[in-house]
Amino acid sequence: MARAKPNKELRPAILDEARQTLVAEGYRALSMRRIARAVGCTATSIYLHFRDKDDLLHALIHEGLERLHEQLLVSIDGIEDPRRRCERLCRSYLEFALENREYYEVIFSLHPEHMKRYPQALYRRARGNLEFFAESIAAVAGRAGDRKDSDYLQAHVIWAQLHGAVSLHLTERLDFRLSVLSFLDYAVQNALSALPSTDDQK
Amino acid sequence: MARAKPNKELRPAILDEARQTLVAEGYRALSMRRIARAVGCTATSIYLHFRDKDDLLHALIHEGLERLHEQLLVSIDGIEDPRRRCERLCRSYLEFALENREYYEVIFSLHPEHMKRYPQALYRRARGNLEFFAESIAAVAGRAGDRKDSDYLQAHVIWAQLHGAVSLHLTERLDFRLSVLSFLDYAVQNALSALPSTDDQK
Amino acid sequence: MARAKPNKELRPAILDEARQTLVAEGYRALSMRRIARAVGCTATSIYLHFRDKDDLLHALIHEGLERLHEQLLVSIDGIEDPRRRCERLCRSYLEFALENREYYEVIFSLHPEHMKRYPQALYRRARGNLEFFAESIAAVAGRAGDRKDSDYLQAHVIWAQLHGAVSLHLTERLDFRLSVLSFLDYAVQNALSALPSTDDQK
Amino acid sequence: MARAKPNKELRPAILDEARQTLVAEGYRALSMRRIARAVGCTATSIYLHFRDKDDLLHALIHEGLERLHEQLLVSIDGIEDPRRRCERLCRSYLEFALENREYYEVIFSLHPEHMKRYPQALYRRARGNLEFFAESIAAVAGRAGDRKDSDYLQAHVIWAQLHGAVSLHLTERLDFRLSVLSFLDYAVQNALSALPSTDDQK
DNA sequence: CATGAATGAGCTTTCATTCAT
DNA sequence: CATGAATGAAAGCTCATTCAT
Repeated sequence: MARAKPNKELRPAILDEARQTLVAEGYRALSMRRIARAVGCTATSIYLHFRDKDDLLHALIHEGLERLHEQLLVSIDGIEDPRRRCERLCRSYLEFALENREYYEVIFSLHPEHMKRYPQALYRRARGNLEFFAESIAAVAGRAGDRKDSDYLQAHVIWAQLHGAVSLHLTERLDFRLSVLSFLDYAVQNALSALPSTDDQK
Repeated sequence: MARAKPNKELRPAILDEARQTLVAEGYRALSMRRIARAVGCTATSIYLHFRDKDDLLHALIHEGLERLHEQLLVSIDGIEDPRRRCERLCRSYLEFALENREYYEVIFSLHPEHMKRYPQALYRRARGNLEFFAESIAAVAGRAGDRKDSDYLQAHVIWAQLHGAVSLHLTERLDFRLSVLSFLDYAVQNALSALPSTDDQK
Repeated sequence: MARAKPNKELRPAILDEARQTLVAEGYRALSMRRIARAVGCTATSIYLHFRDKDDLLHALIHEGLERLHEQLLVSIDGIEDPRRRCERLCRSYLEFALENREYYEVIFSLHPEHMKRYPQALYRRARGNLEFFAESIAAVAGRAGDRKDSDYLQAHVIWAQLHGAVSLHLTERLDFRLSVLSFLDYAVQNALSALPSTDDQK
Repeated sequence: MARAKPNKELRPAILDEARQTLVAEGYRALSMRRIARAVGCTATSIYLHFRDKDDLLHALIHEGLERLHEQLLVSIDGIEDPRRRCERLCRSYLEFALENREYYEVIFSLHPEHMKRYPQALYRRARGNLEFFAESIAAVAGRAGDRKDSDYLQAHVIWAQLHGAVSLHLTERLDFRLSVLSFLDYAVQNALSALPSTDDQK
């Protein structure tokens, strides 16, 4: 008894719904049935668009990473000074997290257990975001175009600082008396202190 | 037919078991039935000691914070130099996280949804851990015993750096080619760069 | 929301229902939910009495084997002549299959896939039925109490003849124009022809 | 958007695939989707060639009976001695069963429930296999070409012995310490003892 | 303080099947 | 002749929770 109303927009609708539920109520509340109910199809239909639940989650992550990538890209467009580029990258990263909570949480809070089958290609793509940082860091050190491993390492540390700040905020572990903005600002500042001092390049 | 096994200490036994399961097999494996089986009582009995599963989780989190607290306390015992105290605090924090992976995740990353009913009193207690940092920071600034808000803020930023590094690692988001130890080391180093320079106090 | 009406007779009720469904509609129609519906409990309740579906099936088989065992035992009670004992065993076996179709099909038609975890102890018990045959065969050969491997082999062959006849009948593969009784009679006769000729013992 | 892959021979391809799946992985693995995937069409397409799954199964059974028929036919080709013909038939039958385990089960053990709609005509065809036996039996009795009902009955009994032996083996109900080959050999021997003694015809 | 029996809702996934195209 | 999208039913099983005893 299949009424075929070819709902071409089902896939994005599923992703939207999943993202919202994930943010609002966490992974445990995310079930295929629930998504189906919310978008108005049967659970079975979801399996026409995604191999399984993990596949759906991977699609979510992919989407999120793409958006983040784009936003970071735009943020440094036309900025020449490498130090300022770094700062812009940091602030843009925070903005993305705050304004796209849904995406951010999906990307970073999913348990590794569910990432086992995450396609290698996407992992590589994800690392692209860190290259932005690494390259800018190399530039700060006066080695534009000559990115070293240590730059990549530094990029990770900066990232960790940003991610830590953001996720403590998003999971509501911060002392409520704290000014969130000051906190994030300070975090960026400290992240940037990881940059090589500009004197090095002289 | 209630054979009263005089198990006066059931509550701590439940928590012990729950913690072990959590550390060893993660959140997904933590079910009331399973805890009951492992501890040698029925699932029903658990409800005599905990209102519901969230309540148990809250107790676990509380316990975890206490343990972390203790570990941090011990780590700085007898260390006079405030800078070294800070470093010890950082390293001790990382150790705790790495040795209690899944436990750490529950404590610091559990979705806010599950924390709705978490008692205010415990939140306050949790902040105690940050006071350690804040006080050491004040000491670094030559204001031992005179902790300011900005010290507290700085403590949060340091915490964010540590938490960010740890959770990127635990959720396996790091580039696999990276040396985890170098990364964590660098993160600590950068966290500490948030400390006021010792020159300030002159 | 558990109304505890302690239905002490649930376990046998489940087994009864399962047996009936199995015979009437085959394994594919046998589901936990269906059994539950029929006996008036929830599917979950079944799991209080049986570890899982296979466990339930094993219980069915066990029950069936016990009954068959008993019936065979009774059938030869007081019969001295070994040849007549054999015949009685054969006929009793057929009777059991025809009169307890439910049990018989359960015992022998379940796919090996589901038998993987069947407890060794029960297998041993099952072989007991064949010992009846083997011992009688030994007796026919004038070696009462001195059962040899070849007797055991012969017992298996006799069993195969009986089982083949019965199952072709039960699965309705026989030509409908055939007289079932003659067929079974003939099968018994042929089974017994596997017995050592009485002359041997002279 | 129907790209008409001129797959005129889809029906046999489906049957081939179904048979292979059946032999290799058993009934449980036999789903419409799976067949479709393997054969390179959609599940829907199967329904153009078969009313439903049972219909497909019936076709498989038919096919199986035909193959068995052919194999039996070949096995006695050129054999004159009626006794030897019988033996060859028996052994050929066993070979077929052992080499097509799961296939054999579907043909001869599928629950009657699934056979409700099995066309009468095919049943008649199936009986053809038994005629082989019956005719050889008549020949043994020196009545070649004059097949009697009793021969047909005897054929059934022989069949029952073979089927019983095979299915006890296939469903793994035999004592594992038993030599399967000896057992089957003995079963054939006993099946053949159902033949009229050659002396009778004098 | 503790239990045993039971519940209902929920889970992911698979299946045979149907419809408009 | 074939498809892609969709369906509803069902599967086995686990979970947190409750109630009478």
